[in-house]
Amino acid sequence: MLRVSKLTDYAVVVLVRLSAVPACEASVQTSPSIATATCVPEPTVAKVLKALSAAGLVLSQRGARGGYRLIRPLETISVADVIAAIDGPIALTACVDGGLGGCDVRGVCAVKGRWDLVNDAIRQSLLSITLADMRDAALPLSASVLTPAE
Amino acid sequence: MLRVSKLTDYAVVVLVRLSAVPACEASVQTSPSIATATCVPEPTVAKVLKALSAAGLVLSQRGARGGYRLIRPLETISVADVIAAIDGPIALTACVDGGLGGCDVRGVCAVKGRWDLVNDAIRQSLLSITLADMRDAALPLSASVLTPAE
DNA sequence: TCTAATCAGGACCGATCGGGTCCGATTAGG
DNA sequence: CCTAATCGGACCCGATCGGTCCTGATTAGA
Repeated sequence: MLRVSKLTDYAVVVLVRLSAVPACEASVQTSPSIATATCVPEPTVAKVLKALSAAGLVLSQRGARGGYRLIRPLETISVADVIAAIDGPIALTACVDGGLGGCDVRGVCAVKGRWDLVNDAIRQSLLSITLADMRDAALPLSASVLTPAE
Repeated sequence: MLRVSKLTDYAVVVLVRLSAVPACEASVQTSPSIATATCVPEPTVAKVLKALSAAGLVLSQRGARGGYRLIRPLETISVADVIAAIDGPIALTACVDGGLGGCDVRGVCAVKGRWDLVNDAIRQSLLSITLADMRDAALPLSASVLTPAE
């Protein structure tokens, strides 16, 4: 189904949320606060933030009064960055890059490594879309659902 | 990891193989013959061909002396077609299309449905690449690996 | 008519992964 | 110095998926 993990979806939500602080409150937020703000389960938020921190997309401050802080503005974070941070390098099949395990049927694999064509195309697509794009595209929609009739 | 299933990979190999018959022998091939030609396990080949047949990419002939036959030329089969045939509709997240299950946090999901942006971009990429492209790109490589030094 | 070969569909197991929980390490404040 | 709050890493369980096998339906040839 060519799907990204739900974690990646959450990561986008979390990052957008991180960028949406009033900017007065030090732009540092804890996992629980983000969880309550996004309605994403707290452990999941923690896991996502951990990965994002490891990938260098957010800064973490340990200890009491610690939390997470966004490093780069949303405009400079591509979807590819988020996917790479959560799901690892973007590779459609196990046949690419170093993952040569089991692909020892070299002569017969007629399309050996030629998923690269597809990989590159998709990579380009993902690089060209930033989180700011996703946020802006979602804004009119969220505005409509934030003030529902019910 | 944004990956397509291995079955899809096999499907590409199988389809390329189906198109690579000498054209004299009726272009109909059985599952076992394709399996031996591609070194893909026979049951897996059968499964792939079944799915491709259901998707209308190949024609099946039942009974003795039956087999599979390619309908359209490789040039008219996009990677998106194959992925859709094996893995189902192309949708990066469960949040798109009808899959609204569990996504009832409407107001908070700041990027609700905005993966569509990414989905469309990737769909376009996949539609623009045909199996012929993948075959042609693989040819020089397979030529080099078919005559290895070892 | 009968047999053999082949496709179609479903059932079944093992592996991998998404998702969640727990405990230890670290640090600001009293 | 001690406590509390928070991040970091390890562990676990359920679900999904890749891969295999088996049985029944269909058809060409003897």
